[in-house]
Amino acid sequence: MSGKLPGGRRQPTIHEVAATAGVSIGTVSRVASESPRVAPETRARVLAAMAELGYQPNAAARAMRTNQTMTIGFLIPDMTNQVFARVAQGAETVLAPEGYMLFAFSSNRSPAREIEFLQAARQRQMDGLIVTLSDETATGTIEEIARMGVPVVVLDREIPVEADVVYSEHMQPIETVVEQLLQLGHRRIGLITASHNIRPGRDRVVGFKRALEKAGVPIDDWLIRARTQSAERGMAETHDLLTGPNPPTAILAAGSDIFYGALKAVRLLGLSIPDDISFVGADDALLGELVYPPITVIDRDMVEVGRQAAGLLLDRLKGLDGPPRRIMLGSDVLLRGSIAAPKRR
Amino acid sequence: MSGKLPGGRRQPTIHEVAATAGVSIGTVSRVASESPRVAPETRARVLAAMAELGYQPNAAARAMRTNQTMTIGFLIPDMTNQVFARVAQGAETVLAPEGYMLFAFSSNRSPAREIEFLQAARQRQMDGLIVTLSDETATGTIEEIARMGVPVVVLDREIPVEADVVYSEHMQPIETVVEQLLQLGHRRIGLITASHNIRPGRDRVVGFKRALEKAGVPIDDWLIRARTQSAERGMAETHDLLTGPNPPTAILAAGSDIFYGALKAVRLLGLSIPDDISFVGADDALLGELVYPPITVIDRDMVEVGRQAAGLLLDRLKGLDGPPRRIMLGSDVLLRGSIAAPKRR
DNA sequence: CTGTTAGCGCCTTCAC
DNA sequence: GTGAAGGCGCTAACAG
Repeated sequence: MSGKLPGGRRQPTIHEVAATAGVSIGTVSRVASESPRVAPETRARVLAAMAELGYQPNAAARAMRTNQTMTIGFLIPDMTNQVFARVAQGAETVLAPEGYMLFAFSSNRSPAREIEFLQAARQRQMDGLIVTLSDETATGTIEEIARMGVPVVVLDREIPVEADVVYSEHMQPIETVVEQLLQLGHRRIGLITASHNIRPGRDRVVGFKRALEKAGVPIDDWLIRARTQSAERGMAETHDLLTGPNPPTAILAAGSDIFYGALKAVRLLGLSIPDDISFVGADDALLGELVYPPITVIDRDMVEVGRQAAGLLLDRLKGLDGPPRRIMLGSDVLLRGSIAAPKRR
Repeated sequence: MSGKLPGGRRQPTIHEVAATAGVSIGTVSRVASESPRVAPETRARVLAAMAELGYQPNAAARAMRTNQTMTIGFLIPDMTNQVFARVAQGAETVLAPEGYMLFAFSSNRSPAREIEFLQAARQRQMDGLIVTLSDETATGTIEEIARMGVPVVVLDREIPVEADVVYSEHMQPIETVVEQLLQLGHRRIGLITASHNIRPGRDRVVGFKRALEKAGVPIDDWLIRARTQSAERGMAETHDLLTGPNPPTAILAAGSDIFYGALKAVRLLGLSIPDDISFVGADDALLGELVYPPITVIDRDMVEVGRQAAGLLLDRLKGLDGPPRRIMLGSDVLLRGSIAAPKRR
């Protein structure tokens, strides 16, 4: 480090405010903390001094005394995914009125970065966390969560920690969709979704298989692609499915990134929906209705997920004790013109 | 507050580590700060104690001494807008290797929330900020930035503060597009974009008018809608334009949210692109190629914006002095099949 | 109602 | 190479 002291321009402290207001630091502190035991006239003088100096209490010093930072951390796998951004938005609407600041951190689906975030959150004494892990099998992440010592709300993951969780329903909507497709005469349906290492991926595969079993349609594992969530992956898997020896007549792209990639692959192959291929997307209702024909989509209210998660967190922040709570939120199937009977049998 | 002390489970302190390692806190501190003057054997004992206790240094206490938090704040108008999310991603790739944590905060385009964020950042002694304001004319926000005392990088805004800025080119691409449309025979072109209160909105209008003037085409202010950025707004303005008495034959939806909304309005009106209406979008190249016909889009590399912004910030963090620097990044026009000659003249 | 004071956990001289 | 001690800015308990 250079000789320059870090931190830039020194900020005014409580002492300077006290000096310019002609009171003691204790009084300034009382005004800053909105304690009632201050004479109106004194309070006014202090407030004036604060405004004049542009005083903001030093959060580090305050945190050291109070063990509170009024800061909530939100761990997201991928900031550019609107699904998570909407959760943040929903959580914010609940947390802000209570005076908490919500800060989002994107791990880019790296468990190592997730651990770094959790440690950073612990160092920074954040009051609570909402986390979406990118891999349930990464033990390091789970250990860190266990160490946190502050309330943590987990989103849509099954991990062995004592934490409140908000789940989304994934099996049922997939089942509904697959039943629809079977009814239309489809027998080979491709499923592209997230990895088995996270609940959404697992559950979708379960729902998928269940629908096929119920209908007595044999399961071809080649048609099931549960891998990393990304547009690239979605595109690659879709391309592979559609150019394979015995391609599916319908594609389920379950995941917003996967949806984009899969749709792109279909476009690149010059296939027409639903004549050449039936297509179902997920988690981006808007895209689904902007393209032609509009695309059937499995949709869920992520803003509500955020609200619920924040609600669970707030309860704990207010001292609620007791065993972990679980909330399950539903998903909708928005039926649109992208599915039809397969061309030939 | 209840009697329960906040902060949850107490975290191990440097004292406990010192005790279990059988050394003094000074030695533990030296190990934690990776100071070289520690005997290898002692260091090993301390490291073991840290691991055993799951010790993480208290950032508040550390910040109090060092005036550094290794935290960068990123103020975004709207987290659900991929444009900003990509910037965060780009900035992160530059900041993380230097040990900084990047935390994003979404203001939901509220200047009041922006002020709250800036104050929170100052209280929390963040080391630097990247900010995208939602309104250049909000003086409160600008005053807060001036008070920060740490480096701030401003994105694509013209505000009277001593700060480095990363600009995107907005005039030139709009001009290019308008020239194209004029050449095809369009004379009435609708422009929907952000408010005049932010640079992108202003510059796009300027570029738009310039192209028309150069061609000697009269300017009809009714056709220019520089308002709030949102899908709803984009939809409403587009609907209004297309159902008006003398509708445009081409629509420029300059802004990603506006793009979605405008396209939706076109769909709802049952108009076909480019037969009934020529259409140009912005900032979402992917959507542009997923719909049919593919849509001409003004695109820019927001990840690069983030990288550049982080670079400017890092320089300052490392002590670079001197006048504000400006970086201008270009935009591309991706010509696709959504524009054609107007039906009738 | 207001001033004084003791730490919160850590880093950093300064002795040893 | 290691221990002891002061103080960063603030809150809270205690006098007055």
